[in-house]
Amino acid sequence: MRGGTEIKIAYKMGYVLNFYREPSFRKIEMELGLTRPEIVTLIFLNFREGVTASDICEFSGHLKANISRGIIALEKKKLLRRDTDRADNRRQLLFITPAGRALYARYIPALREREQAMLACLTRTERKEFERLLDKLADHVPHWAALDEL
Amino acid sequence: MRGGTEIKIAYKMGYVLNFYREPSFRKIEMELGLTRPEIVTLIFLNFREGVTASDICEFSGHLKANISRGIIALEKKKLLRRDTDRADNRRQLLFITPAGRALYARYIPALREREQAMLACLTRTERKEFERLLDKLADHVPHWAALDEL
DNA sequence: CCAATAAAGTCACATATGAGACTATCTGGG
DNA sequence: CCCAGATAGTCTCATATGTGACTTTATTGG
Repeated sequence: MRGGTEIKIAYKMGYVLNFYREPSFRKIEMELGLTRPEIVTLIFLNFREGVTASDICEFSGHLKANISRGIIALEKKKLLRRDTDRADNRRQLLFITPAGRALYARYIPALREREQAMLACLTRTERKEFERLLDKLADHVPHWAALDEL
Repeated sequence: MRGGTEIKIAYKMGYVLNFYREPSFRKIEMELGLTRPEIVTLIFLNFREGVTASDICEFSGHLKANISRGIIALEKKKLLRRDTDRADNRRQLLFITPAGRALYARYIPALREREQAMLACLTRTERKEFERLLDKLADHVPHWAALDEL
């Protein structure tokens, strides 16, 4: 029942990704009481600190209103902290707290394992090639999509 | 600002797909007054009629409650019609109406064009290879994901 | 044949999200 | 220097969605 659309490639990407992402994220939402914007904010901050809400919008594709709410909630839970940028008082620089990292560490292994399961059917070479093509697609995104479309 | 996660491939798929899908779908939602389950239901029915709500759940990855609401709404708008399956009275077989096809025809070209734009950076060979790998991934989904996870 | 279980679809409720207005701050051209 | 945008982030309101319970019908095993 998988086939049947005129937008084959985009559809198949969505099909595979939905099965990867939706159950995983719902589980995190339920068990840890986080929303999706909160989850991706922690993922991003775990990697790179001192970034702004806008950066997280661009990274995650979530709307700024939702990221804003997520950040407010995460601060309330003491999972991140924010400082106003001295060079531009509109901006707030975000930093993950130890509690934030600890929570991140609780849900990321399942996501990693599930990604491995998803990719298990590809050979090592195919996986590399798939990633190379994805990189190419990702680099190309700015050429056809405007950031303010999100 | 794109990098930074331990789940590289899934993340990149999400990144590219978000930029493809979200703006397109939101535009359809706003201009044509359809919800996402309604949009994908019409996409599926345009290809294959006489299917059930469950089939559309599997096809689209949407939850059955949402597909159910979508089908009720589409019927109200006379974009599809449903007949109880004589062989199993629990099931309802779905059929798209001419009005449904007409509406589908109004939004699919933009989706197709945007998919082309997304893929434009790949050579013909790369595109074929990308699709082959996606097919492999899609065929493999049942091995690691349960349908009832959605 | 009947009871227990499963499956298709619907519903009610709580919550997350999208749209767009709003505030505060910054920037660049007269 | 200052005013007209632009930009970062927040808020309000309406709507779409997730969850889980519920109804009806089918299937299976005793």
